[in-house]
Amino acid sequence: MPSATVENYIKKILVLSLDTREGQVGMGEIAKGLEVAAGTATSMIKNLERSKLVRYKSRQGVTLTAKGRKLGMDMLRRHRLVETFLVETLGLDWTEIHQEAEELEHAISEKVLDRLDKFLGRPEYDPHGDPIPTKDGKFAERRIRNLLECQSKQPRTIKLLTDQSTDFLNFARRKGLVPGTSVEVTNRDLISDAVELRVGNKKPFTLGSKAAKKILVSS
Amino acid sequence: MPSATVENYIKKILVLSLDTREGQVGMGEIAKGLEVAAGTATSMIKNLERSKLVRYKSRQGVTLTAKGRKLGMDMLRRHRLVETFLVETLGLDWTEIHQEAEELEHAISEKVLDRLDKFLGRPEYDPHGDPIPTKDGKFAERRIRNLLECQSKQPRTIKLLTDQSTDFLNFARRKGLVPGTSVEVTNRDLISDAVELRVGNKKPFTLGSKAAKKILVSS
DNA sequence: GATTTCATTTTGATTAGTCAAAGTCTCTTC
DNA sequence: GAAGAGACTTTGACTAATCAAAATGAAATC
Repeated sequence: MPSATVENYIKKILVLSLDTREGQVGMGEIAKGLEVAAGTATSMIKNLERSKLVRYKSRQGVTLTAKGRKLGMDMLRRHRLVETFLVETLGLDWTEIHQEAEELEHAISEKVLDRLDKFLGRPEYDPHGDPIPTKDGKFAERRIRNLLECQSKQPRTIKLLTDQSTDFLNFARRKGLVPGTSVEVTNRDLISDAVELRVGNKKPFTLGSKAAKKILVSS
Repeated sequence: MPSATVENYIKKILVLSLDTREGQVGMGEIAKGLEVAAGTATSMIKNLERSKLVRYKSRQGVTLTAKGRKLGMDMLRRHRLVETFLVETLGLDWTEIHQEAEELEHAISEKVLDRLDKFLGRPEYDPHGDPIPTKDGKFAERRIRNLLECQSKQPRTIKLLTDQSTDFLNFARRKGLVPGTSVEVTNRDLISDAVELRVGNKKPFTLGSKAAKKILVSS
C-alpha cells in the first residue's frame, strides 16, 4: 500500500503533467506544489522511482510510469468523488471542500468508494466541473477550452475553474462564474490583455488574461 | 492536532477503561489491543502524559485526564457516526464496516462530521447497537446487561454485541442475534456454564457463557 | 527470606518523511 | 569562454512511531 504521502506526490505529478505536452514535470514545481523543501522532493522522487511509479532523469524532470499514472488517476477519482459527495449529499459549499477531500481521499477503501460512486449516481463531473476518472482510469470526454481561446459572440457553458484557491473561487462566485452557467465573450483584445464577457443578462465586465485562462468552457 | 496514532491510543484506553471500575488500564492491555510491542506502548504513553491526555503511574496503569476523555469520546463519536453512515447510506454490511471506519474517523473534519450527523438524522445508536456520544461527549442513557446476567422468562431486545470480530458477528447473524431482535432466555444453568435462549419463534438453542457475556440486551 | 515468574520499562536500532544549508550543474549573459 | 544566477542534489540532523532484546521490579511460591 502506498502511504498518503506517496499518493499526494503522485497526484501532484499527474495534475502538473496534464498541463505539459511532454508529461515531464520539474522538481521545483513538485516541491512548490506540495509545499516541501526542494531537497525533500528530490529524495522522495527517488523513492517513487524505486517503487517504479515514476521515471526520473536527474536535473531534467519526472514522468509517471503506467503504474504511477494509474495510481494518480485513482487518487483523482477518489478526490473528485469525495468532493461531489460533500457538496451533493452533505450540502457543503463548493469553495471549501478541497481541503476536506484532501484528507478523506486517503482513508477511503476501494469498496466504500464504489458504493459512494453508485450512491451518487456515477457522476461524470465534480462540483468544480472537473471530470471524474472512471474506475479504469479514463476521463470522461471533454471538449473545453479556456475563455482566452474563445472567439466572441457565441454562448458557452462554464465547465471548470482550474484555480481552486478559495480566493479565486470566491471571486468567481461573486461574478456568477460557476460551472453550469452560460456566458458569452462579448469582446476580446489580446493586445490590452483583456476579455470582456457577459454572464446571463448582467452588465458585461472585463477579465485579465490570467483569470480568463483559468476558466474553462464548452462551446 | 493529535496524530492518528495518538487518537487510536486514546480511543483504546477509553474503551478499555469503560470496562473497569477504576478506569485504570494496564500497559499490557493497551499493547495487545493495539497490536504493538509492550515497549512501544510504554513510550507512547509517556508522550500522552506529556500532552496531558493521560495520567500514568509506572508499573500501575494509565487513566485518562478530562482532556483525554474528551478526545476519546470524540473519536468514539466519529467512529460510530461513520459506521452508521456506511450501513445506513451506503448499504454496507454491518459485519465488515469496523475497519473502514477505523481509517475514516481520523480523516473527517469537525464540520463534515456535523453535517454527516445531521444528514443521518442525529442517530443515537450505531449499527452494532453502541450508543453514539453527543457532541459534548455524553452517551445516550443505556440500561443494558449481558445475557448471562439475565433472569429467564422475560422478553429482551438485543442492543449490542461487544465482540466485533467478523467471526463472532457472522456467528451471531446466523443465529439471528442482531441488534433490535427480541430474544428470551428460556433456561440458565450456571454450573454447566450455559444459557438457553429462543430467538423469535425458532427452536431454542444453547450458548456458552463466554458468548452470552458478549451479547448485551435491554429489558 | 530467597527464588521464580511475568509484566513492564529501558535501550539501541530502524524507517518514513521532513528541513536547512552546503555543494553541484547548466544555461545565460556578457 | 568565464562568471553568475538559478535550479537541483547532497548531506547531516531531526521527529514520530515502531521493534527486539536486555534490564528491572513486584508479586507469588517455596
